[in-house]
Amino acid sequence: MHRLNQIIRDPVTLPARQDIIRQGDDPENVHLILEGIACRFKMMPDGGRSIMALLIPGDFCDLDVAILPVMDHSIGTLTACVMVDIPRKQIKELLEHHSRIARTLRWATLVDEAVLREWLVSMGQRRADKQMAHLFCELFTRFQAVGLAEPFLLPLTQEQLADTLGITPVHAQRVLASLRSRNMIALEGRAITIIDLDRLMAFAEFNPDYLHLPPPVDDSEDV
Amino acid sequence: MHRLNQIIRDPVTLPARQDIIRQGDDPENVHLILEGIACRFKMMPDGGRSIMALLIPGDFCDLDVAILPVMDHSIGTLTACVMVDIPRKQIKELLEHHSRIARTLRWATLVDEAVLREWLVSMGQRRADKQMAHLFCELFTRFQAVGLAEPFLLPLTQEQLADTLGITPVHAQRVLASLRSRNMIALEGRAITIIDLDRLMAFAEFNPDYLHLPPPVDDSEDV
DNA sequence: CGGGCCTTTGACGCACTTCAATCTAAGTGG
DNA sequence: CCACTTAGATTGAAGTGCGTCAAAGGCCCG
Repeated sequence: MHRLNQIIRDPVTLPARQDIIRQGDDPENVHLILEGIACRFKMMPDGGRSIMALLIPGDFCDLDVAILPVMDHSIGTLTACVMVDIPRKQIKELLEHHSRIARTLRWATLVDEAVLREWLVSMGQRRADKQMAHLFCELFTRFQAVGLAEPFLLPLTQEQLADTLGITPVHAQRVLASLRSRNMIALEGRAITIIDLDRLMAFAEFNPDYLHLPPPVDDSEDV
Repeated sequence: MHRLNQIIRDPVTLPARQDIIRQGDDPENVHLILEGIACRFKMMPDGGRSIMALLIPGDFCDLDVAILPVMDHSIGTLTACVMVDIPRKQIKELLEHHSRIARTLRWATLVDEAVLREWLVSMGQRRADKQMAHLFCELFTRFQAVGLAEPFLLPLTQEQLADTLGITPVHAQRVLASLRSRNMIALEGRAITIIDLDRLMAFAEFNPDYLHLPPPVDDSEDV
């Protein structure tokens, strides 16, 4: 990833709730998140918003634009974010002439897709409480994978959560309260935090295989 | 695509409702569909099935295995299918040394992802009737793109449809009857057929942009 | 003719929505 | 420092889409 490091410069700070790319755009840059939480979303004709992915530090927002010229969805920040822009041409060049990096980027795309599949399952088959629990487990695992799980705080509003789960804010509130009353999560100020991961994972029947993470290193042997 | 043509040999015919690849497998071949309809799916702990993608002629079933060694979902036929196997190593080789083909395969993956996003929107925001109408519009458009839309017949059972839409077979039946009573679709034997595409598309608020198809050729000029 | 899949239909219950009101915390300006 | 504002969280009551359970009706094929 040496070559990628050369590209990362000029980090930009964006406020919460700001659009980065809009549906229909043909953006010049690919964006990489360094801090904060962003999302992919679409607006519905009735004004509702559907969030189809949460993007956390280490995620590329829009690798697709190197291949698909027009965005079929929008991307925006949920919390304040720090990001870097990478010229789309540079990504194209990497894809075509550096097969190892191309392979890594392809891996990232495929994991995105696997997450989408699991969200689709969640949306179709799990009731809102298990769906929300499952989301929290996934986010914890993904934050853990980039070393940001301690402490794990989710500073999302209930409306943002609701748009992600495909439910109403009112119901998000009730489900959240239910998970809290069962001592799986708690509120730290306005952020959600997990206080009993084991119980949450059991409740959500969470299996992280779909994230295709490298197996955790067992460092108990080489101290 | 000359190079791909060399690879296509030994088409295999599979009966309906047969697994092609199971979750957890580490398959040796990538599969390309020539005829029939297959699907990606996951089984739930309670025995329910969630269908996360419909695969039609021209679709690769499992391009991912060239990069992600373990399948996080299963693939099976819904109707009888004709498919060809392509050794995974061959795909890997194409990805690494033939950037134009690699680009085409990457395009295919990104469109898969765009479809998944739209399904997620459908599942979260659209009621079952509009969701089903939207699915029919998508399938018609995809079949049309590979020249198989005339006549357009969907030989899926209501249970298969229900697993795709995340609803129960009973409700699928009612929704189907409702679309029929509104003269948008009809049954041709046991297959579903569209009798009023315009009305169906308007009802579903269908916009095909997410399929990233090349714009239809206007051949009225060069006769 | 019979058996097995699908499809179709009905009654009832629950998860989630809708509408609406209240409450709280964090500004903002005087 | 305190009115005033405003976004978000919380709570209640009533309505609806969809699920569940159960039974009956078509269609294909042996």
